[in-house]
Amino acid sequence: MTVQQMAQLDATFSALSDGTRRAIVARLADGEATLSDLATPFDMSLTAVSKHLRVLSDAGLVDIEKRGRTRHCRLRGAPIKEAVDWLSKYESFWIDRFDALARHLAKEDSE
Amino acid sequence: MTVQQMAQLDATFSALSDGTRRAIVARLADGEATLSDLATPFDMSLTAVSKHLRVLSDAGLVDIEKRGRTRHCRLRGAPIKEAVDWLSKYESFWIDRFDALARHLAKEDSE
DNA sequence: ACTTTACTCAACCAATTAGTTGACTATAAT
DNA sequence: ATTATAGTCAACTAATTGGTTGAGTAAAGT
Repeated sequence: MTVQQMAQLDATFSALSDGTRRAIVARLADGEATLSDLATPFDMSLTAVSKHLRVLSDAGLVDIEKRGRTRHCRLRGAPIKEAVDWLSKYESFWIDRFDALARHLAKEDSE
Repeated sequence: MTVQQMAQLDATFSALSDGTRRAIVARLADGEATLSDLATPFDMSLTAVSKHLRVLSDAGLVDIEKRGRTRHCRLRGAPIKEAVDWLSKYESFWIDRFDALARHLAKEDSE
């Protein structure tokens, strides 16, 4: 694993360690959105959301395109894939718990 | 998604955002190890490694058992699975086209 | 009994993070 | 031409992070 790959994983996991940013990722999975669109649901300043978006952009998770006075954001999958690939190496530690957890989550969902 | 599940994801991704901690996870995937074992490869104090281990332990990724004067550490899979589950929701963004098509066809076949 | 080993704990430091506000720029609408 | 919208930028704050050192404790080896 190269230094750059390490730095990419650092950035990806770090970007995803914040709930606001994960919510932004979830929102962008439904399609492109502007910064203002993304900021609306959050009880924080536009500047704060802009900073979160910058973290996601720096980590390569989000692509920001300037279009007139709006910034249009798209989700980029490559870094997520790298994170999943890393986690998959330790699959044997969690795969056998699949059924138990699935039942647990299904139960919580129904509550 | 509950507040606790959010906090767990925060903790898991945050714990994994540091290369030293990922290396510890990788080492523990090969089997149980003591704190001193884990600290050996790193160019930092035992205290520093102890702190990293505490972060992993707080996030539930590692189980620490006191045995005499040594601490024995084991990898726990559940939080990793939760992280993978979260990331999997955005699978369509990172899976390569070939795999995505294969999956799509497999799904159609089974229907 | 003494020493070494395997740690923990507290205090400190520098850098980073997540948020704020106020001032600014650029674009679009009226 | 004026005004409203979308966003940036700089400065500030409080909390957290990743590291250090030095002192202390508890268990094991000699």
